[in-house]
Amino acid sequence: MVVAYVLNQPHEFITHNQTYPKIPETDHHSNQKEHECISLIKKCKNLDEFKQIHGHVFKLGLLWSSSFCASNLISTCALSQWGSMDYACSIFDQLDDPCSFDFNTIIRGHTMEMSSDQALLAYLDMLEIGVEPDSFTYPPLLKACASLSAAGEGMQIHGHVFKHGLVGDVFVHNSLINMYGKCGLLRDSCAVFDQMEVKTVASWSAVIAAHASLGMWGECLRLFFCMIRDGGWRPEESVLVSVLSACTHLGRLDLGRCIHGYLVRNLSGLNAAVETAVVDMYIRCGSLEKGMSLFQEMVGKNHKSFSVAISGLASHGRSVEALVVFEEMIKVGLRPDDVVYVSVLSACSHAGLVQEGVKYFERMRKEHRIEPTVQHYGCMVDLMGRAGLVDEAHELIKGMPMAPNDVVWRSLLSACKIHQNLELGEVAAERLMELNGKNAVDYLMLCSIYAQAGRWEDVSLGWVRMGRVGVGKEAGTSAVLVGGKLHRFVSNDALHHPLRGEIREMVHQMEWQLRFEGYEADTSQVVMNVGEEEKRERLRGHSQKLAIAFALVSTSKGSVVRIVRNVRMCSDCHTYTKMISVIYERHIIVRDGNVYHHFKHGTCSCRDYCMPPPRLAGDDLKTRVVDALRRYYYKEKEFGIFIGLNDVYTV
DNA sequence: ATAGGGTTAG
Repeated sequence: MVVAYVLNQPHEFITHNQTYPKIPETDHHSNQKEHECISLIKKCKNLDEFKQIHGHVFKLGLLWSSSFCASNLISTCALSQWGSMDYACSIFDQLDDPCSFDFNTIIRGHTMEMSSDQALLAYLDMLEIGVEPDSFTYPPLLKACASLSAAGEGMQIHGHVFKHGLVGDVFVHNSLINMYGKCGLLRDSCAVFDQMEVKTVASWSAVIAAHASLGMWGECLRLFFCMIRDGGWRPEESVLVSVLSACTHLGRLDLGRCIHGYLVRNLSGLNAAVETAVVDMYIRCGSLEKGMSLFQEMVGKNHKSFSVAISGLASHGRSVEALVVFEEMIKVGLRPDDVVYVSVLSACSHAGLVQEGVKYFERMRKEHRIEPTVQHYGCMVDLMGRAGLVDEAHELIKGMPMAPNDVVWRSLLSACKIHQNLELGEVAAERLMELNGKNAVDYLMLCSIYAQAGRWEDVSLGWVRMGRVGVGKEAGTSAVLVGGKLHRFVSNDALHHPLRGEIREMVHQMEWQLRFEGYEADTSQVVMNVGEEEKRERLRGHSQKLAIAFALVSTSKGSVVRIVRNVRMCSDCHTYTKMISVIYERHIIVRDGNVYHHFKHGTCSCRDYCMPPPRLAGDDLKTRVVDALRRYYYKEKEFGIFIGLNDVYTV
């Protein structure tokens, strides 16, 4: 903010042509030496060599007489791989009359080192001394603003761009698009883009990336199509990374496949970033096998590639494999970071591997020196809560070194819903309300607990409360990809689909078949105080059933059905889909928030773990886990250190 | 005379 204030002050620029003395044209001897020095500077391969050349230049007196020599020293030192920003600054500070090139170098160097505030301060110095910024000053400076999310400073600098007459520069404008996007000011970002008379691929990349980073996936794809259709641009790697990310989030496996094909056909080799984006796209669009086989073939796997694979396997219910890949990651010498551990803990959680989860939680701190964040605690609460250890999960929350956030309390509430713990569920819900929660799911989970306990007054009170706070239940939707088009169905809504007749007929036929196999609607999750028949009617209208019916009438026998949901499915849809998978012999993959259910031969890959009624958590397991945790707490409290489960998970 | 913009997860 101080920077914004200073930037806002009026200032005058000295507009002389050169701020340094010119070398006399006649001095051929000195000119030749200068050329020699510059070529030596550019040949440097490490800092030691560079320091020697620096001394040489100093001895020849060129540091003072040739500003061009000094500029080259600074830029080489600041921008090379082996360079040192500190050393470059020390040379810079000795200059009597630094020119705009020198300032540009320093600003760029700081930006590349992620010292964004230093870059801004260097710019202020530049203004103060009266050196005129040019079109090379702004791209790195705007990048610094972008990484600081400094919208105020960014806007001031945008003003300076006008003032210095740089409105025609494509590079500066592309940086502005990016800066506004990173600051979350999408309208300004688009405004700069729209006003540009001459655009380049990078302009499109920047505006598409801006939409992608703010989660506007549909708009991201629309812009991409504009770019290649109307603009006639050939897409290149960087923009395709944003588009792949949009496909990933929208579940557009069809488009993602096209892009993968395009990349393979048009590029000789993919870099790790792009390849990881492709792997992530396949996995999160439901095609785990394809994603994993590409991952296995990858040569330059980095820790992000591993992270994608581990969380992918975990979300598809393949927890043990996720842990195997984690061990493999360590074996090849990559150090796991906090994000990878979130995936590892969630893998344990999905599979009910409580003890392993506790072990990994410890190993993270002891072996890899990563302090658990609120996210890791969230995973642990989920891990214990799902396994039925709700009181223990509550204890863990109480002992957290930081304030629990909504995710933590929501995990507990969800566990209370699964395991019918009304008392603790109320506590968790209360905390969520205190955190100013406007999440309809929280209210609905509490209502569901009340409904299962038959406390209908409390259920209706919950609905009243929702109305008062102004949150509405989001209608459940299921989208299914058929014939290159996404068909979206809404729960208990008027069916507008062109095939509505066939779909209704199919829904009827499916239920008839299911009943024949012993299916009975599970009305326990319907949070409405209405008669049984009406509850069954509500369940019949759930979007997932409509989507499956549509998929069955419009796709060939045996093909995989892929569904993307917006809210978590109910237990009735879960049971229903399992039975459909066996009766109609279909592999049905449902993306349910961040997890995937593979329904096949009458079973689900989640092993029903997120669905009531409570399972596992036999007394034996429960006692062992409680013991482990107790050791954890008391030893740490008494001795200030933790002595616990040291043995490493092996597979 | 020296140089520059857009790049994946949770």
